[in-house]
Amino acid sequence: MPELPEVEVVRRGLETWAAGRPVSGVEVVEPRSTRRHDGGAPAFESQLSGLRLAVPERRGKYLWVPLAAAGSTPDRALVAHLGMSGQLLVNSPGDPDPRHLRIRILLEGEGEGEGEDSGTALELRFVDQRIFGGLFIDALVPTSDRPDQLVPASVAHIARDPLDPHFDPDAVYQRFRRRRTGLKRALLDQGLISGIGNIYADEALWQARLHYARPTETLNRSESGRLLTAVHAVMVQALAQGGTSFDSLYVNVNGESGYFDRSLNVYGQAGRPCARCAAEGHQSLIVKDRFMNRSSAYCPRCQPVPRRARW
DNA sequence: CCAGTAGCCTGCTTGC
DNA sequence: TGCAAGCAGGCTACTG
Repeated sequence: MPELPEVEVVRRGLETWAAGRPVSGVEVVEPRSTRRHDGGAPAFESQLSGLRLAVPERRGKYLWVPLAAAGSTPDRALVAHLGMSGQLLVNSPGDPDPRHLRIRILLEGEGEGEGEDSGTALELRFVDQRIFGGLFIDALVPTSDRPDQLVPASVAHIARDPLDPHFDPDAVYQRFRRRRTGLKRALLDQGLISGIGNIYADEALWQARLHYARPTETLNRSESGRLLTAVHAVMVQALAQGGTSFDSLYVNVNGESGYFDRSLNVYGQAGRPCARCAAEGHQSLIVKDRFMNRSSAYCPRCQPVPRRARW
């Protein structure tokens, strides 16, 4: 599943391979992949053609590429969300189509060949097995806290993520105190803190020795800080492991290919010993709960269920 | 405004 | 062998 680190890997790949190129053609193979675009697939195809891609940006799991008409600055963006199974791939035109190809975007060369291959046409492909993700075009609007910074209107309600230079841990702590919900619900709430999915939520809670049903209003400043530090650390570690996978003409984002799997301490580890407890000379097995219609893995010894749990 | 949930999707796995 | 249910889960739209 693509979470923030995987999406950042894609953003970097697009910056390398796609930024600066004009769009010379668009083909929507699966209309449902443009359902968030106003006017649907035909409008998406006609509105994207002819615009130039600028440098891609990201907030949480949303990725967008500002779009400019010739001779002007970007006032809108191509927005991508990968959902559960989405990939953005950069190919050469004529490469065989993958099974779940949903959208094909033809990119011209940049003109004078300064970098390697910059004069060659490319094909940007959106591939998505489950169609939870999609592409759409949206207006760029100023953010509420920094009016000089533009984001797509549909992304304005998404909170800053832990890798954002303006991420404010103390503001998140204040919101934890005002909430009446459980810790994992809060971590998965993209309006409170963005970029965290089920895998990294479980991993960060384990690292911070906190249980997922802990009421957020009972956290103290030190626990909140510990948790947010853990979230940041887990993402930086995943990014370091995934960040080397796009050095060829192929931008891969498939989280299921699993470069982070070896580092998981609780997610998918049910029945295995807790590594931290083992290192401290204790025995404890990771357990898996069903919660919010998804799985939650934790160590019952070093992440004990709180007396007053809030599921 | 806040908390919580149904539904969207496909393909692999499990159970009868 | 075939069919159905279960599972994976981010996000929007909706209800209370």
